[in-house]
Amino acid sequence: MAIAASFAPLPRSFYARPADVVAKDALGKILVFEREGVSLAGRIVEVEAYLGIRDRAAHSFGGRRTARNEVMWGPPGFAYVFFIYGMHFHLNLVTDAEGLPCAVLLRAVEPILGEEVMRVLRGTTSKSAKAMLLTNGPGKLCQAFGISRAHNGLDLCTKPLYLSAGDVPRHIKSCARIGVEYAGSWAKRLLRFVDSDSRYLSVRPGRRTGC
DNA sequence: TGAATGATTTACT
DNA sequence: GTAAATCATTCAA
Repeated sequence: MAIAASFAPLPRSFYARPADVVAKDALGKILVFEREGVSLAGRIVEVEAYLGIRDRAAHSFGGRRTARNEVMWGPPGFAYVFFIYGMHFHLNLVTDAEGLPCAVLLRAVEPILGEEVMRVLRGTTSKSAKAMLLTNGPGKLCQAFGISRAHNGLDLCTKPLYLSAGDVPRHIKSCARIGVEYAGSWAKRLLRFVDSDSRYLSVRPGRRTGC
């Protein structure tokens, strides 16, 4: 198994590109979170891109700048964490240039390090005891890593939370984003990217996603 | 000051 | 396959 010391944060230049480019490039990268001496890591296998003020599905649509999405307007390479549905957190990577509120939503990872810790943080029930179910969803991923609103605005180019280089997936598929049917034509844009070889995806290939 | 809603997950019929 | 849980944020008044 890989050791934590071999992980190193990606440079800010990785994030300083359009969200759809960063999203596709983020597949196969390693999400690392070092908390209280324990390292958690997972390989990114599913992401979605949100393209700023033109994107009806994005929080920053129409140029709305609020206390919640303030981080999206800042420089790239920072974490945008928000709370939704009264019970879930979502983790995003702020991308592109400062002033352009674009982001990449992390939807699923494959556990690499600290699976036991993730299991505890998730409070596994008998039905979610399988490793596969630990991090295959945006809300689950945050719970498994112990990420909450306290981590909103963290610099992803330094510890404790960052992305590290990883292998490139052999097969990348793009399809429609999840849960944004209200966004009109934007809901049909292929801004969701998955490693189609992974079994850790949040939504299985089917009619709803067009995969 | 109050009401509506959402980048979801889970359990149950 | 359908519905409930649950609350910060946002918008209207």
